[in-house]
Amino acid sequence: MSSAAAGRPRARKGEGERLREDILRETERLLIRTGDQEAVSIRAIASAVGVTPPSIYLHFADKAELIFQVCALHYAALDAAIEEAARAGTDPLDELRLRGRAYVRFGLDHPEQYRILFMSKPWKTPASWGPEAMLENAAFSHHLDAVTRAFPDADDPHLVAISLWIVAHGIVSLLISNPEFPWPDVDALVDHLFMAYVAGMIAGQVSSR
Amino acid sequence: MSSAAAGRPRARKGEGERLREDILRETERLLIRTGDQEAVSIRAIASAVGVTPPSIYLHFADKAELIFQVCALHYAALDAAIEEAARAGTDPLDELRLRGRAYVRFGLDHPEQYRILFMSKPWKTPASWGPEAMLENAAFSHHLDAVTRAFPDADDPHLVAISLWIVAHGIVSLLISNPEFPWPDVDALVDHLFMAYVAGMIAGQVSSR
DNA sequence: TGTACATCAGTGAACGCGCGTTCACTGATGTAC
DNA sequence: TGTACATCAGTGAACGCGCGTTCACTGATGTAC
Repeated sequence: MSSAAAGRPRARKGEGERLREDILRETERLLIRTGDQEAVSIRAIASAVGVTPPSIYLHFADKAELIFQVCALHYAALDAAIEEAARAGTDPLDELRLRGRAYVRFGLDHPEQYRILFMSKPWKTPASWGPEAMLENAAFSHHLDAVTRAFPDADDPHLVAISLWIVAHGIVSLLISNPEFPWPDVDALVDHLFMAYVAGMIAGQVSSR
Repeated sequence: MSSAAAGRPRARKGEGERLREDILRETERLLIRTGDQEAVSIRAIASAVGVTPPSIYLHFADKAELIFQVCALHYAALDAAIEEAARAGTDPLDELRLRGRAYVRFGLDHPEQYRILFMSKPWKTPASWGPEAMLENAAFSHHLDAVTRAFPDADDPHLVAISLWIVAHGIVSLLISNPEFPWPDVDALVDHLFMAYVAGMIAGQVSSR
């Protein structure tokens, strides 16, 4: 319908893999522009790359695999963004707060990818994205490390890590689904929830198990 | 494909509205059974009711209106479930905790309806479900009342209400999208997050604005 | 240096499908006279 | 008590669409001798 179309030169003999990268890149662009996984069709991707639909199957078994390859790349980017933000922290607790902010900002900046990674229906998620994958995931284990640093005496760091994840996810999920609602400032919301939770933990009135 | 099909007797003259109710009921059943809004087609609904597809349009302008009518009924049910659960509370704080539990349980028990109400893409939601509707909604104002009773001295009850909503929504949203993850016990999770937040608020180390 | 051949990167056309929705209609039900 | 007629609750058939995927193929590129 619109931008790029026919005309992509055929790759030379050893360079078939370049098409794969082009497909991934254009799929991501379409995902961002339409904001809707369902609206990104194989035909639209092929046309954006400048190639015919069957060519997609030279590199990906089916559509689901393609979409998840795209989002897997974003998983690494989420981890990187959080690590980057964490470096500005003045102490372990402050670092944890900044991690929360970075997570939320990343989700709000990439809503469709966030949806696919964390809000999809379970049966639409490839098996390789099951619970083990998540637990062994770099972002999650970095988070768990940060929690352990911030709460060295916690009875159950795992519960604390999950709780903080829930808070951050709750903000992202609710905000991207209801953007018109009169939310408070996002960073202030993260800080408020984080500080209240942490103060509660420190006040020691709450067991972490 | 399966159960009920042709054979529904034609309604008598003044009783056309009965078909409307049948359509709503069968749509809900299909939604529950398939767990997927996309998988519930006009044709499947018509066949479940025992009627031809065009009959649907005698009562609903289009598919989106039908789906949302179904979920609107569930909004009232959510409110009722929470009010019911709240009655067992021994004091305002305990009541608030039980409300949180009821909200979470309701979401986990009706995942597809929860998705449609709170996790849909904004542009797929009818305009009538905008922010005003939510703020004036019975469930939300009951929640705000309960927060005000529990924290009579809060600087900003609205922020507290939203924060607690975020926590409960975070739990529901994450759990229905990742049911295989090794979550702790759900009620314990609600209690832990709730108690930590409340202890933090009471410890007074956190401003609620 | 030339040529036969295998390989690789794609193409073109079609498959079968299920979808939401529209349109002109039918036949039973009730009502007015 | 009988009959013409309006109304109401649906039906049957088709519309146009876009989708994921498959299959047999083509033609350029490089390689072996």
